[in-house]
Amino acid sequence: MISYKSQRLQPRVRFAPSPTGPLHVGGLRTALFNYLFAKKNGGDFILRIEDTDKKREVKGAEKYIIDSLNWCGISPDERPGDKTKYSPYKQSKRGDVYEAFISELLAGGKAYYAFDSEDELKALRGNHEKKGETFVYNWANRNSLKNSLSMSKKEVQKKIGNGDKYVVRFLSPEKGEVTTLDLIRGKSTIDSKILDDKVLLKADGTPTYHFANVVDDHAMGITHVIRGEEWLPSLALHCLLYDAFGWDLPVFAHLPLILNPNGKGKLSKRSGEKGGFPVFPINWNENESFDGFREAGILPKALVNYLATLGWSPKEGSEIICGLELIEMFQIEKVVKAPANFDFERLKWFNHKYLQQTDNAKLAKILIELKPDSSEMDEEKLIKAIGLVKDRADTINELWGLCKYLFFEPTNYNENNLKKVNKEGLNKIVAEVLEKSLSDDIQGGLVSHMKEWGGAKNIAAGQIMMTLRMILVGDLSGIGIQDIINFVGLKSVAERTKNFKDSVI
RNA sequence: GGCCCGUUCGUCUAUCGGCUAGGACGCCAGGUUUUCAUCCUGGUAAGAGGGGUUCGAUUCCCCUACGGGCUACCA
Repeated sequence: MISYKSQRLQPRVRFAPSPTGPLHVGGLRTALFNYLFAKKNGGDFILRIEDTDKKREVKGAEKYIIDSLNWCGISPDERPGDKTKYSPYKQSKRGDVYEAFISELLAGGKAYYAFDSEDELKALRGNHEKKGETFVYNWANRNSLKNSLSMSKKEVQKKIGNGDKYVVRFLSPEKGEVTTLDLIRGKSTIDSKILDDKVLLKADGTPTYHFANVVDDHAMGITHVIRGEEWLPSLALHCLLYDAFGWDLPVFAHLPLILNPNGKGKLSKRSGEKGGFPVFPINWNENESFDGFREAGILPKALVNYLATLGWSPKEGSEIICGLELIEMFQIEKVVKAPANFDFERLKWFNHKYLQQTDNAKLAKILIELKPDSSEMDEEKLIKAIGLVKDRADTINELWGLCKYLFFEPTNYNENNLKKVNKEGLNKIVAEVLEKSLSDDIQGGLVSHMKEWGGAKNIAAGQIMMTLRMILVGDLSGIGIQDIINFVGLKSVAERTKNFKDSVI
């Protein structure tokens, strides 16, 4: 096990997404773990946009990434737009950097030109597949393909001079072992003969991920590469690239993936739709529209807490941790190797806990954003209502449904419960007694008054309360009856009683 | 197909050779709440299978199975 602490450096880590669509929870967690690691060790968290493939770029995706990170409170220390000795932070603006380094590799014989067309390679792959083999462009066949290793110098120069399209490929060694180190997974050794001569520079002159990523990580002084497990198969290539340049390797850590709730496949938008939960942090409105966790009424702290404990766990006994405490406790070596299934129920439990410790005024503000209906209420009253019902809610959205009856008199009544409550025509009697009692100024003592009346008539208090509840709420649920009466006032109680009599009795 | 990674309750996880396998979510039951929910208490439930190594394996090694990832001039 390598000790990053022994290096005694302030780490520089990066989150390097491609702007190919909205950032999903997997990416968000990668960003989070990078952030936590950086802050824990007094380092910097950098956002770099890997937009080398312009065909796949989606409008609005970059902004979405930044907005999402901001919403979660994991803001980068350096980001696109910043001017530092490492900028620019967008790969599409770093063309000259790649050009210089590709020349270096070419000059050193660590890379070569290849002129094979995409169609030719496609055909080769097809043929091999038919024979049940896999085509790999490497030492086994590179000499029989169209490249600067198989052709004379003159030919190559002529082709380039003619403006023939070419790519630059990495010359991966035939023999030798590549030993890689990972903070989470430890040591592993790969036989380099299975590696292929990966394209470093595409025919359009832009770098591929592998090349740009390694060059930038080095150029930006990245000390720790913390990324998703899907990059594990390329790790050997990346190590070889560092080696070809004679650069020191960063420390690697490959995070496990987040899977669907049933464990089948990577978590996707589809699985969220099927299960009725979001998989994106905030809403997306570009080529299509959908809501995120924010719109589902999830607090960013709850999401962060949940995501942090997906694949990592703090010391036993602590479940709810956020902010500085989370940073303090985080240990990248303790990240588990196995992928984790996404569980919205558990997220909701975290959210419930965070809801309880969030200021009611703040909740009201978020609620008004989420449920425009609620903005028509008196804000002071809304805040008070939220305080009364919030221990029953898992999400902010639920808050509104839970306190609606405090603002609107019920217009319909749960039929089944209505019958249940109406023993020997009790509904009518209770409504009438209640109406009469309202003339006195007994708001604060109304419930005990009704109880006393019931006692005298030999009617169980519970029976009366249930009818009362039907009158006030329209159903057999909700906060304490006296609390409702105090909140809505005697006038509204009278109104509710009248409605009840008119529509039910 | 090839290569790589992984496998502890339904789910998230603890355990760094001594385990009556611990916690949390969910679920179930009881209590509190004259309702429902919250809350509290209790319960349910796990080491994929087979070989080694060892006095002893969930823990170390191998094989199989299963799951996942990668296999592009995508990232």
